[in-house]
Amino acid sequence: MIEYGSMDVSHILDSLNEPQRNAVASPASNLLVLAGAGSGKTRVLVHRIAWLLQAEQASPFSILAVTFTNKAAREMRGRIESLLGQSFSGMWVGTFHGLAHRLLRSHWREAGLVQDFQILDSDDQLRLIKRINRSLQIDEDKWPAKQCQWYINGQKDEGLRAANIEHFDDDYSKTMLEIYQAYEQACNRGGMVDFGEILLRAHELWLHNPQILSHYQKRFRHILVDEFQDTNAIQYAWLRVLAGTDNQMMVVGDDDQSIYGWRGARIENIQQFNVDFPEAEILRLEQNYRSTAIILQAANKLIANNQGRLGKTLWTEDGEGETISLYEAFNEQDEARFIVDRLQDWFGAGNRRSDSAVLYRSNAQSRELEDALLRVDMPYRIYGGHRFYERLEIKNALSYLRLLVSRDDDTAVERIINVPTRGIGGRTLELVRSLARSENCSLWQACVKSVNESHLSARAANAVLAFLELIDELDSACKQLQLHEKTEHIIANSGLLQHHEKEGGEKARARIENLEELVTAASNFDDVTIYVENHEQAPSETAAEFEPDSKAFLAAFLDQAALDAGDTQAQESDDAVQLMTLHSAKGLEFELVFMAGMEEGLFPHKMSMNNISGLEEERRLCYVGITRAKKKLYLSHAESRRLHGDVILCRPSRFIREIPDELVDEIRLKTSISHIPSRPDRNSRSLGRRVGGDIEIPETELSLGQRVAHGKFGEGVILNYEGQGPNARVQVNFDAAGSKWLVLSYAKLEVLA
DNA sequence: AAGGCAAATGTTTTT
DNA sequence: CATTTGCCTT
Repeated sequence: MIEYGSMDVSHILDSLNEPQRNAVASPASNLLVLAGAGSGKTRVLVHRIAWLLQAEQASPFSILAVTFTNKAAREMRGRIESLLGQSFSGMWVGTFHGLAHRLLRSHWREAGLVQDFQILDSDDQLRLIKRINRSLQIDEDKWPAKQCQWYINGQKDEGLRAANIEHFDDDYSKTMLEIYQAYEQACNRGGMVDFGEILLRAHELWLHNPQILSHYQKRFRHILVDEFQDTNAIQYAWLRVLAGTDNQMMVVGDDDQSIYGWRGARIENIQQFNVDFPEAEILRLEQNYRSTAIILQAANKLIANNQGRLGKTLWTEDGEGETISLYEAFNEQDEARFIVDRLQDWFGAGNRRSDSAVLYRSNAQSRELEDALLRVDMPYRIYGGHRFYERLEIKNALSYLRLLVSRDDDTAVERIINVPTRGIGGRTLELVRSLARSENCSLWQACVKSVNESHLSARAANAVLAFLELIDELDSACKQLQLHEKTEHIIANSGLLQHHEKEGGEKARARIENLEELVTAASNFDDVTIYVENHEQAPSETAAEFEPDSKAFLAAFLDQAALDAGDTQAQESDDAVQLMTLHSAKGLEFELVFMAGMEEGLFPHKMSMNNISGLEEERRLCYVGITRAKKKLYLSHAESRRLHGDVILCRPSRFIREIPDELVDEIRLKTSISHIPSRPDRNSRSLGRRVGGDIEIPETELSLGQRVAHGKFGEGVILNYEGQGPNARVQVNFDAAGSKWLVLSYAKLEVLA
């Protein structure tokens, strides 16, 4: 029995290894834990919190733990509670956005918000930007709304408001800034906050309100952060301020698994932590409990190619395990067929399909795999695509509910004013919009005005009136109803259900099912504690109002729908093969893992392979993929692949070469297919080039798949040709410049080794 | 207001 | 190639 003081803490420390135990029971105020893949990262966090609560007798109210997803937050709270056998409602465990949102709801006034501010998800945000761009008369082709959204979110991730951005004189900067400004104004006018805004406001709340900051600084003595390598600038700044000089901070992360640089994550925050907390204790967790020695060795060797790592080498007490298998497929169909064959063998040997996963770089690759799986009737679960609360029909239903909370919710009005269609066309809507603009009022008010003051044709006025009356009717009918009854009533009486019913077809059936699922979700929404804790300042006052039939309850449901978009699939299907991108595989593990499409241009992706930081992030992604595998790893690549319609030749990914040969076995099919050009053998792969056997271009020294250099376009691969000799035209896919047709006699191509 | 057709577009994703 | 989008017709 391990005692701490007079407390028996063996249940917290017993199951841990030495470094894990050091982290969990560390007396240091600040801790940086560099935790390799599969080294028990979450476990250390969970046990550390348990340690604080029990051994150090910390109050649950003094603990704030941050994760990246709601799922991770739920899991963490659950694990702490099951470890200690009780629940701790005073503890804050959540995502950055969840926690920041909670602060803003409590301190809306100090944060400069209206009390019933609405959350914009990225879809709402994009629609708003489109509307703004239209009113600013911005050329949609030149400045796509998507790009503007990217810009705005990028600035917010860096903690920058429009007013803070120094303006440059080029077209791009000027236009983006103009849009950003207009967007900020629109959000403020409408009482809307997007995801980035939640973080930004929460940070400003600290800066502008010393008394509030000091309250939370005194409260949260223990701050714990998971996936620290994925924090962006504003998130770290927020943490930094909260930590102040006195609070204890434990951050856990793995610089080698940072794969979200493209959306603002900063690995440098790890170094910054060392600067900000120079006395912090640094611990490494390198013992891996997941994979075989061979898999770990492959991962270690691969990631060693990255510069500037903090340095970590995974090891295991387990055996070597099976070698990694490499398959060179003829094309993507062959690849899919190969994978499915192996999956069938695996399942036939008595294994569970759900212990296997196929990982790929981009979602488009799933199609071929799905086809192949469908053909042999093997169940699969595919991650990706629209999450539950992001689906069209769900968002529409939620918009009706939002109007019950506030009629002035323009986002909701825009969405459903004519869904289902009720004769309010583009022209009418435009009139209402401009009225709203000139009167500086909400769309709802503009609708009322336009009807009362007969700005509209009789027909249009009728349609608008019908909309206004419908919402009012729904509202009064819902007044006394419970949340799930409200939801049900809205779906049935808004016309949405009939709308989808008469639509017909497979898609519509799924939509109706989703709407039914929404009612279930509403009746499951009973997490009252979350809301009540939001209002710790005045619990007696608000708790009473917070009944399942209250407006506040509905608003809380809508908030959670916005902040936690739910799962991709309604229910976990039973034993099924898991298909997902490498990004979504982070944090998961499988006995058997396939990494498909290991080809230059696809993985590393061509958009990321031009600069070192992009390439290194791709390599980390590969590292993440490899370390998902517990027992057996297959890598595959195709010689040719159909991409955007035409067939391109592919070279094996450099990442394959970066794994030592002795860890890899190349699989060859027993029955070789005669019309396939002979494959380069293993030697050629090691040399990193394709040789022999390929189709030669007549009367030239070139052949398909050959690597060449061009004076202007740089290096590339020959994809196709027409004609022969000096007059031949060749299609070259340049690494940087893309695919071009060139006449040989003019192009002066240099043949590369 | 709905359906049809041409044009555009095609990394990764959470909140 | 396949899917989504926006524009144009009815």
